[in-house]
Amino acid sequence: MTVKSNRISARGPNLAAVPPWGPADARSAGLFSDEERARLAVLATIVRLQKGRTIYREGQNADAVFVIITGVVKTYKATAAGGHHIAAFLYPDDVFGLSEAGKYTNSAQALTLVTTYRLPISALKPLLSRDSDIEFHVICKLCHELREAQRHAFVISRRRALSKVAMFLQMIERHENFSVSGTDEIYLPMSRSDIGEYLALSLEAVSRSFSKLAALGLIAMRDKRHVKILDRVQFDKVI
Amino acid sequence: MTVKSNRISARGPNLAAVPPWGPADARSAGLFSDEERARLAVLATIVRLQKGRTIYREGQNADAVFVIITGVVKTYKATAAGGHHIAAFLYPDDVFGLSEAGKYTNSAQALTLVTTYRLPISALKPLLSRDSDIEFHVICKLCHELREAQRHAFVISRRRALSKVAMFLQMIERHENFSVSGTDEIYLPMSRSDIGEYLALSLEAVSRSFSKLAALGLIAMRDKRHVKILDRVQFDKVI
DNA sequence: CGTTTAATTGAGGAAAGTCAAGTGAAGTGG
DNA sequence: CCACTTCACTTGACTTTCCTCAATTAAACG
Repeated sequence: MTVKSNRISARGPNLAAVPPWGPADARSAGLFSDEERARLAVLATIVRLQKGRTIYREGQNADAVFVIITGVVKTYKATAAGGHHIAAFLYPDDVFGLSEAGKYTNSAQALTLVTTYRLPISALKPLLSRDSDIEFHVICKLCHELREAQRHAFVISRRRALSKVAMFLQMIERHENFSVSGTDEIYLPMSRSDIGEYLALSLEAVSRSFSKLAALGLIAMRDKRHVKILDRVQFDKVI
Repeated sequence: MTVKSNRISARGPNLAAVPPWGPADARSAGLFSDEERARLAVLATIVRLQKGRTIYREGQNADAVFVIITGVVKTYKATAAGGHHIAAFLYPDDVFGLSEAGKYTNSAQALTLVTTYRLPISALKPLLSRDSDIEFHVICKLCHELREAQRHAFVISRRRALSKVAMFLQMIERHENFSVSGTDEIYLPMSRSDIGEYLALSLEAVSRSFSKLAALGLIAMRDKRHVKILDRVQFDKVI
């Protein structure tokens, strides 16, 4: 499997984020201490999910949040026209299971084989109200996800499909560089259709954009799911 | 002034949000108790900002967060092409001043005359690490803003301009119903151009959409900034 | 190895963007 | 108080871009 974490995952849930007020090194880091992870681990059960498996559906009672250990998850909403809009792709050390008034606001599905910690809300709430340090780190993570959601909206708002796809590759690259190391190749665990639903483009437009980026010599595609940015300078100009 | 809050604002900062795990009444509520507001008030200074005033710029050192007492604020990012993308419109009891690695991620500007609490990060961090209740409510607010940002992306992803504008009116209406009461008229404190930059539409497309909604008899425009939804059933079908 | 699903590529049409002209309201100064 | 300026908005004509539909190719799976 291409997406993996090199951590020892038995220690307990962790959250990766660029701290909002932290040092200016702008690098994503694990927020929780070993001690904090251990306290969270007591509440958590480890859940393994097959690729393609739906984890929960929009509107369902939200009784737990999830923290990814390995794999990639997408969260999405159904549209009135029968389509889908993908809200986010979640990677190891990301949290998902956002709710409003006790109901999940999105549906969630595993894009790869996924391992997660499952944290019941009923157990999490009392822990949070006792443990100020954990709470603070949750705040940092939420700030991170908020920025990420704003970035998503920013990317969608671009007019040209080529810009959207290029910015998308940058986002994924940044996300993967924090967890996977060693290679400059970007792995795409999602389909062209998923990318389209994330970027508000038809899957054909996504495909054409990849082809065009390749034709321009800006990227190389080993296969449909492995992309490498060849000319960083020119690539950044597309955006 | 059309946008105002009926609260006594001397009590201290407050945050409005639909609680993620709260009761299923799905109504926005003030999160802080009077006691909590008082504790925050000690750190805060009240700042008054003229309409059009830039509060901070993207990339500037983030030394404070702001909580709105009265008025409306927009946060935005400059685009490579020299335009702007508006990330959010913020109303009373909303927080803004989101940062990454110590730098503001957006610029912020007052759309009306604005009164805010200014909370220095340096004072806020120690308070948060001591006060678990306030911290929990901050988490609730961040969840709320995260959902709002995801909703924004969802709206932008619509293909037809008419849908985008209709959904935008719904969002503003929901936001205003929580603070202003009594009237079913929607007040728009932002320009057509602002709406365009929020929805990823040209201002002409926004204008045309308003005209079309009016021509279809779905809305009535007392003037450019006061809209009323006439036929709710048909209006919802546009979306 | 054949079947099914995902991805690419092409042609035509719909939608919004851009450019440009015109309208209207608000504020300014004589 | 009224002409004048200015800015925001509207409306129209034309262009660009992407969506839709369709055919083809490539890859994954049993």
